[in-house]
Amino acid sequence: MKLQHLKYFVAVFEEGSFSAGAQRVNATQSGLSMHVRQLEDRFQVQLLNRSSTGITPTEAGLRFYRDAVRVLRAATEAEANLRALSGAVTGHVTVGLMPTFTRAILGPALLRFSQQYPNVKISVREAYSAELSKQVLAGELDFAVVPAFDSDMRLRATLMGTDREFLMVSSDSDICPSGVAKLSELPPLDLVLPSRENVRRRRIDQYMATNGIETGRLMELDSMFTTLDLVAHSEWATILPGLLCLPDLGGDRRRAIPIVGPAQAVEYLRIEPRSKPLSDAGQAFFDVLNAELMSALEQLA
Amino acid sequence: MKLQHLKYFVAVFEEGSFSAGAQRVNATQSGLSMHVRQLEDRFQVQLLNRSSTGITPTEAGLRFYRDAVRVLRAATEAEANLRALSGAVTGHVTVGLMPTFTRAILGPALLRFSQQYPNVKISVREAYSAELSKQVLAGELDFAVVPAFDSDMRLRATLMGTDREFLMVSSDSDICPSGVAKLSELPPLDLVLPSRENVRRRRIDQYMATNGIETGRLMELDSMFTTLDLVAHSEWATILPGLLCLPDLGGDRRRAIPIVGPAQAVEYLRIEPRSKPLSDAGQAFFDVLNAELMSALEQLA
DNA sequence: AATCTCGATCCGATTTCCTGATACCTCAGG
DNA sequence: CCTGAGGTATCAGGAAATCGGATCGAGATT
Repeated sequence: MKLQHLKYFVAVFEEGSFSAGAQRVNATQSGLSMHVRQLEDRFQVQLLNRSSTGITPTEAGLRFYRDAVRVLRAATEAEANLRALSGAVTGHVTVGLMPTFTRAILGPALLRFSQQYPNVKISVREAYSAELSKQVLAGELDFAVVPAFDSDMRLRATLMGTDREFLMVSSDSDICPSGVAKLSELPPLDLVLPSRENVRRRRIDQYMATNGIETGRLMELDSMFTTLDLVAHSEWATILPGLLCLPDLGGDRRRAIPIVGPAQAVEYLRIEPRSKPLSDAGQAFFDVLNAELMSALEQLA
Repeated sequence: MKLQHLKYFVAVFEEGSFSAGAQRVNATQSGLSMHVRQLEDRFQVQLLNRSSTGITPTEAGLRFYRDAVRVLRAATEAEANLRALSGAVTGHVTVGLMPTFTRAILGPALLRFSQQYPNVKISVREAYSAELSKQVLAGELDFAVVPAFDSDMRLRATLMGTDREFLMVSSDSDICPSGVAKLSELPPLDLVLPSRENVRRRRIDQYMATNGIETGRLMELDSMFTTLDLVAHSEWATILPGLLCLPDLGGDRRRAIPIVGPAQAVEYLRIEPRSKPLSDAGQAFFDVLNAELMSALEQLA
């Protein structure tokens, strides 16, 4: 059994199809098919049920998935530690982050990173995805973290993790006593949302339309601080990814309520120029950022 | 990075040399050399200091070793679980075990195994290594677990783990208040030991001679039960591998004292015919046995 | 019925991997 | 001083695995 088998299997499992999995790991569908087949043949276990619409895991597949993730996790950790041990990692990394990341992830990540890699200089720019894509293409950024978007051929995108949207209201509000928010059953909300430039905003609009949700007044605000402040002290509500809600989960100013029926996912992607591979220092910073993201997403689950 | 890199690195690390590591994993010295080199090159870290007498790990090497072991552990666990999930694992496995294993390891292993693999029948024979080697060669056993011995070309040997010898005395005894036993500084002991047929006995004799240790009276007993009983109720002492001492560690009948200056290692090997590969069922039982051994050795450390 | 998506399979090109031989080094001993 | 033993690095060539594109069949969709 090789790590590749696990990596490919996990990709197929998580994406729900061989083709999609292949895209994720930059390989071909036939390659993944072979690898999973090898696993199944060698161990005489059916892991996935194939159909013409994609795959569904078997009981055995689900269990093996958990084990596989554990192995891959340990392996990438080992790699990251090895990179960290290399005194040779040096240089200047410039990254772009969507605003979500700067609240709950960036701080701890920078702290850990600067200790492990004292010889790497980090520059961070905060912007929305459209702007970040542009800067990555222009070669101004080593990589950027953005929400899922319409892919550009010149960019290589890697899924970092999947989050979900929360409805955030003032802690005075007595909305949704059940602890979950089914928007279609709520009275029209007054919402503070980012402008239509924003990818998440567009996906939220789409969500509203698809699920027949009516909204009340709308305020467009592209400032996260102001949005949070406004929500804390008024009846205005907003919709935010889980990451942004994390600092408020135990707090007493705002309440974050998971959106259900259906849930709205947010996928975080890393994008970089397809032509230029990530430097060691860049990879190292990404590893730390990603580890921080993983532990944050676990706290949410 | 591939699992092979880790496996090879760990082999070199644990054996203390490329050549010995190569033997352990049934590969060539040049292969291991290349793999470790690739690791070092790719991550720009020196992991091992080479000398003409073997290798010594660097600080980075030591850290990476720990991570690597964790990954490999997770991987073999995943494999074992996968095998367990296969309803197809069936058959009859006949194994031979040195007496040490039947006290602390076999019971729990059999319990877990019979639950996970209800369709596999297990037969166990207990004997000393000479007898077990013979039976393995005769094809009567799928594999056997024995202490390290002079290798036979027709057998394939795999290191399972390394233990150490303990001095075991009655709990009434007030010998070695320090908690460790430096035999050369103790008055001559009355010892119960297995006969000279026994591999461990021969290694103990050798140890005594090498370190100039004088012994008192000697009783040869090839029965583990009687030996333990005798030690509990008299001034006779014995020397046993850690595994055998484990059940007594918290007990009040006998005391087990680690032997130091120098410590005497016991290595547990799996042997099987070189010509016949282990069946799935055999491999599965070995996995369970090995997992049990690992957790036992951890408790000792 | 035509089309689209998805997975399995086949084949040729490529890459990787492994072995076996060889060279070099150091140390111990005659 | 020479030599043999035991250690590692390096190289080249062949075996083996991997990959990617093309093709095919099966369901689902229109």
